[in-house]
Amino acid sequence: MGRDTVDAISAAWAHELPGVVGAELALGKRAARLSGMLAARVDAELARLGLTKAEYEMLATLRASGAPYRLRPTDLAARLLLTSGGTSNVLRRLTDSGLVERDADPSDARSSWVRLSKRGIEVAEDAVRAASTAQAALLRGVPADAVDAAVDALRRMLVALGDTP
Amino acid sequence: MGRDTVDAISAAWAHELPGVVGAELALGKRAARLSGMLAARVDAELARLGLTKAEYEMLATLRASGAPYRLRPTDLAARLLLTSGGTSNVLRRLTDSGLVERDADPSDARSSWVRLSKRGIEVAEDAVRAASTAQAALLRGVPADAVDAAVDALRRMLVALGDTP
DNA sequence: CGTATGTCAGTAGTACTGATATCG
DNA sequence: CCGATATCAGTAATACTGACATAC
Repeated sequence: MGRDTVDAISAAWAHELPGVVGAELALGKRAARLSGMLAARVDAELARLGLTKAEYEMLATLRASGAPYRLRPTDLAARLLLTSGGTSNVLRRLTDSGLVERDADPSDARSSWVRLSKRGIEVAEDAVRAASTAQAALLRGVPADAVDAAVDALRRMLVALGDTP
Repeated sequence: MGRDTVDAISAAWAHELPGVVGAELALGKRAARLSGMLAARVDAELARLGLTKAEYEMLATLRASGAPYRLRPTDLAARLLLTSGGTSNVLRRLTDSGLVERDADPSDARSSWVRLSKRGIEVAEDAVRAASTAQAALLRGVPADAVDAAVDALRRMLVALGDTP
């Protein structure tokens, strides 16, 4: 069985503080490393497209919501796990750059709809395609059954942790 | 059968842009969510101990290196995947707060040893114990074989991606 | 002289809290 | 009046780049 960087870290802790560090460290560190590797590929594409990560996540969420590609700030905050303040910040940047537009909500004057502009739809789709392609390229050398096993094992973990829609 | 949040997101993309988004999204998002959940537990403990995440990682790396708990800034940068500039920033804070001390390196006057102070050792151990306990508590409701499956599947992924010590 | 090591200043992006205004 | 919605200002932490000093 092959060893990875986390095995070396775990072994060091087992020697230094026996019994203190267990599977939770291996799980957290491996998840973070894998997530980091995939995110790095995405970041490189986003830099090329002139988008930040937070802007990309918001554009992708709007695009994935389906036509007419609009949600309220509250919905976006809930899906992206952001505070209302953080959501406002990102939306201001996206509005300034013309990728989203704001429509008044006749039924609730406190709120407003955030909608992808025509260019926003194009940019969102370009970015999602580029991000998926870049991530898939990283996984090209990994056996398909290894990817499937990881996808399934992680789903089982998350369901057990209560991460349900 | 959309079982976790990521299944719902994947299903939305399969409907909106069929064929574009595949396993790489599920893998990246699940890894990020799991990592985020575990990191949130750690962050709560670190706030209690007055440490930032970056400070914690540096203290833990020094403690895991074994007695006499000292490394050079270059070593720390390599293990923590930081630039030399970022490493300097964190080390300045830790030096100011008395958790690490600097010793001249007689064999190379450009460099210096970064060493845990007596209190640094105590704080590092307290933090590692608290972090492990908090993460283990999160996993208490997850069947042990599910954790093992995730740990092993992630190791296999990372080895295939070249993450070897 | 060229490379390696490290620090420092400046910057960008992330994302928070708290104050505020408004509306249901 | 209370709670929900959202914006804005201010703040903290992360972590980069580039300029610089020094030493091998």
